[in-house]
Amino acid sequence: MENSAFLQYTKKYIKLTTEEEAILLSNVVVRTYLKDQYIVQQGDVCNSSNFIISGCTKTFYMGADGQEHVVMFSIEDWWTSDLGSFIAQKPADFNVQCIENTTVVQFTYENLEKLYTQIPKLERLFRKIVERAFVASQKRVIRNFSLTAKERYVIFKKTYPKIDQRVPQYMIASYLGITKEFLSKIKSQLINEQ
Amino acid sequence: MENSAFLQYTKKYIKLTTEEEAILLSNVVVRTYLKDQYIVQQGDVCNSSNFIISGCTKTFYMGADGQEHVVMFSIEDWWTSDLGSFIAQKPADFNVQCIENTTVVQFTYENLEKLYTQIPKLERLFRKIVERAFVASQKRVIRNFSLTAKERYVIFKKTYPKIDQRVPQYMIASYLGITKEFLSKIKSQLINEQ
DNA sequence: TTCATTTAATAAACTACTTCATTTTTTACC
DNA sequence: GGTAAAAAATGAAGTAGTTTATTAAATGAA
Repeated sequence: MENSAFLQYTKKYIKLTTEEEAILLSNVVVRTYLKDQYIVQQGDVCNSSNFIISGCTKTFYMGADGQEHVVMFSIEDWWTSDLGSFIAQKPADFNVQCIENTTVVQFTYENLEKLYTQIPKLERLFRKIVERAFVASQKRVIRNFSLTAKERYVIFKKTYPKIDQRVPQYMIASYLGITKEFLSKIKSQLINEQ
Repeated sequence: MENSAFLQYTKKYIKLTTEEEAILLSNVVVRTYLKDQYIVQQGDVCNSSNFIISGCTKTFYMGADGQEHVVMFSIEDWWTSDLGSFIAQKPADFNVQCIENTTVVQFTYENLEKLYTQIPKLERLFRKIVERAFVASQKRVIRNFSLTAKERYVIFKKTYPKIDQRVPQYMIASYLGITKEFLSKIKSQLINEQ
């Protein structure tokens, strides 16, 4: 069952009764997107919070300059959404696009709000999830300031070896905040150093 | 009462009964720190989450290079802590230092955990607070990538005029991720442009 | 297998930002 | 109010990362 990975994940944060699990599952949809399809589109109100069962997405936005800026990648056991758009129900700043065929457990805004009242424990679950996401985001701000692009790339490779292998290099460059040409240069430097 | 600003703030997110308000207040301490004092020290476990009643703090960390990197400033009606340290009860990555005399409503880790069980609604309050903080942090990552230092400074000034006036320039430079010399240059450019 | 398209590599010229060194201005305190 | 110390301004030389242009390699569809 695709759901089992998701229930397994929730157990790391909260304990649910069998009944609660049933309510939870009856309010989500398991959905599969094809490679290149969009889960969220910049400008639309983001109506879903998505737990990834399998696959890989990139969250990015189109700058005024027409350049794509990758905010994050998401793989199995992670979440993806435009949270700012989702919680305020305002137009999304970001796109979420699948870069592989991707299966998600999907919460709509309405269902999640309903679930919060039916199973208050879920407030705790999502509080904890967002706390961790915030901490990770703050650490990224720091890394971007205090490290060179080369150092950031080395850390990225160590931290997310799976993503490094699965994602085209020009997207990783965008995620690191550098040009693809410069990442290419960094890679050749790293090879020559050994 | 110093508490009233805090209760006022909570009302934006959740409704508490008089009794719940009393429980909440009996589990916090109002505390005043002097200018330059530390609320959190890098390496120590951060034991408090702090709502600022008055004053101003900077959150920063000391890089391996001995350089101070400012992560954020916090003023009235904001929170300050090292959340990563607080939630995991692990040594803090950051320092939180007062740059003015600062009065806070302070939650200890133990009291907050207790409060979550006594008043489950607080899970919702803190979920929402952290959601917003995460969204802000993510937007900052984006700005740092897609904008020049000059653009970032102009936005900073517009968004946080109070902070711009109250905080020394070299700290703002650090927050923006640039040197104080370069910020000085940017300021003179902005003046000449008018 | 071939051809078209996307991705990656390389290199030269350029720019945003840093570093270092000096001077000026502001702040604070006896 | 005078003086030391901290903060800000200025300028010259250097570097990390960009831009633009070209070539090479990988991918995918017919």
